[in-house]
Amino acid sequence: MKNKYVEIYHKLVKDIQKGEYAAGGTLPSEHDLCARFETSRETIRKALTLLSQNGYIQKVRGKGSVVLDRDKFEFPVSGLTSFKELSERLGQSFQTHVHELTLVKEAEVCRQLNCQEGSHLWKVVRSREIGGERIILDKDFLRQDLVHDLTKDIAETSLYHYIENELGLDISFAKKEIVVEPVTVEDEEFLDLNGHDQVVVIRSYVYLGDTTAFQFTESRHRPDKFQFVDFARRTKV
Amino acid sequence: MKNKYVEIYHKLVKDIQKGEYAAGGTLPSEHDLCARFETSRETIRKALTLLSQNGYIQKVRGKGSVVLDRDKFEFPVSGLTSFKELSERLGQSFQTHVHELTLVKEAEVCRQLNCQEGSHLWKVVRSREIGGERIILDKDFLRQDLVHDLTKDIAETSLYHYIENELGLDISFAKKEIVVEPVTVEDEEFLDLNGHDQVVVIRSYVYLGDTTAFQFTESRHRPDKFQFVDFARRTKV
DNA sequence: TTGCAAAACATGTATATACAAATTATAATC
DNA sequence: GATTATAATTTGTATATACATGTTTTGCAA
Repeated sequence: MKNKYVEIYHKLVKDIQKGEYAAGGTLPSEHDLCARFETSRETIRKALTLLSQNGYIQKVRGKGSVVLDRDKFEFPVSGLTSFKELSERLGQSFQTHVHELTLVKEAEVCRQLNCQEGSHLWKVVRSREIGGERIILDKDFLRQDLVHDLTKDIAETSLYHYIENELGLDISFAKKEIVVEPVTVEDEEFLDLNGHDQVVVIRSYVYLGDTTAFQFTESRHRPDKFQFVDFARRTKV
Repeated sequence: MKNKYVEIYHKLVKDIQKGEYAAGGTLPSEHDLCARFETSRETIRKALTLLSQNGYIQKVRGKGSVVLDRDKFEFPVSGLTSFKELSERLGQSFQTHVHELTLVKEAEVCRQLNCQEGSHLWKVVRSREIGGERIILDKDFLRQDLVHDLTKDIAETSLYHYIENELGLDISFAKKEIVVEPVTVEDEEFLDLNGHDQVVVIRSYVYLGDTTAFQFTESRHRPDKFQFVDFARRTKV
């Protein structure tokens, strides 16, 4: 919260969520916002661009910044939201079981993360219990040269919080793949499959701000409890 | 192709795809690009912002614009790409079967699209055949007041091309949901399910640039042929 | 040669101006 | 009153400048 335009963005997000600006209506004009926040138009425009990218508004030339109806959007799994953030937003009771927390040498994963073939990786296997059912199985591989120490306690609470806030690593972007695959013996052991013979698999390669790949995650979901919601802008060809 | 920064963006995308700039290396500095394209730094920065948003580069302060490795990204289903664009990019033989093309009045869909309760909607049901197998079932609802005429020929080739290029409608953004559901009798009729009893369902609400909702699409995929690839930047909270 | 400080370089933020283009409000005319 | 022309409003693009902040290179000194 130090950049002016990010601050303005957050303030406007809060106002929209409070219902200060009704969906379908418009925000104050850029000129008005300049006066209100005592700043230049370009700074306001940067804040509005952020709002637009995250699906809060649609800018219409000559009219203004139309507020979009985010109610139907439900929760966005998109954008690298962690399990903890997610379940907190859903307001459901949740629990994490740590099944494995070891240092391994997996050549294939190393190759994918562009790190030394023989270097150590943290392997973390966790199941996620929501409403009394274990419905998500997370397998994480993290570069040990970047995350030196890892405890069961950290794995149980929030890995992302530890990495970002304690270690100060700058998680920046990820490429993500969603497919459906048959269940494995591991799925059967750690999940309450409830008769399902397939799971939704989300594989993510997570990168830091300096473009070093540092984490590979495989998140396996029971199909009936899986939902992915996305807001996408069409990039003109 | 009229805006300077969009033109520069496309030129740089082409150069990256040609391998002009190797993954892991950097683009020329903003200062250099200014000279090269004979423009101001802000204009260059707008082009670079587009590259960053679409996963081509990562800007690192003090270093430069690092080119990302998009090879592993495979095809992005994200960002509202149509079936035709998709299969063309995959280079596979494909075929579209039109099963229904009618004008209907569906109150529920009307409500979702914020249009008059009794207004007419185009209902289009199509199956998609790739490599000899019918693996996708698309059900589209379009507002007839915006898309007056629709023919079987258009539905067979490309709806998006017709809407954008022929009608000149400005498709701007969509909210999209991915879930897994049991197969319906319709799925069994129009798809080669190959024993599968569940399908991946993508529901999309598509909006125009002036924020009018005009299309609802339900795309039902056979699980083993489904893949969703995404590039996501972490929005700092 | 090594180590450190300074300079040069690269991107990030904030501000200002000018004009273009689309929409809306106003005024004038029939 | 309805239509049309004009003006005001609002967002989009392009350019320019100043300074901040992080990285790399250079050069001086021990």
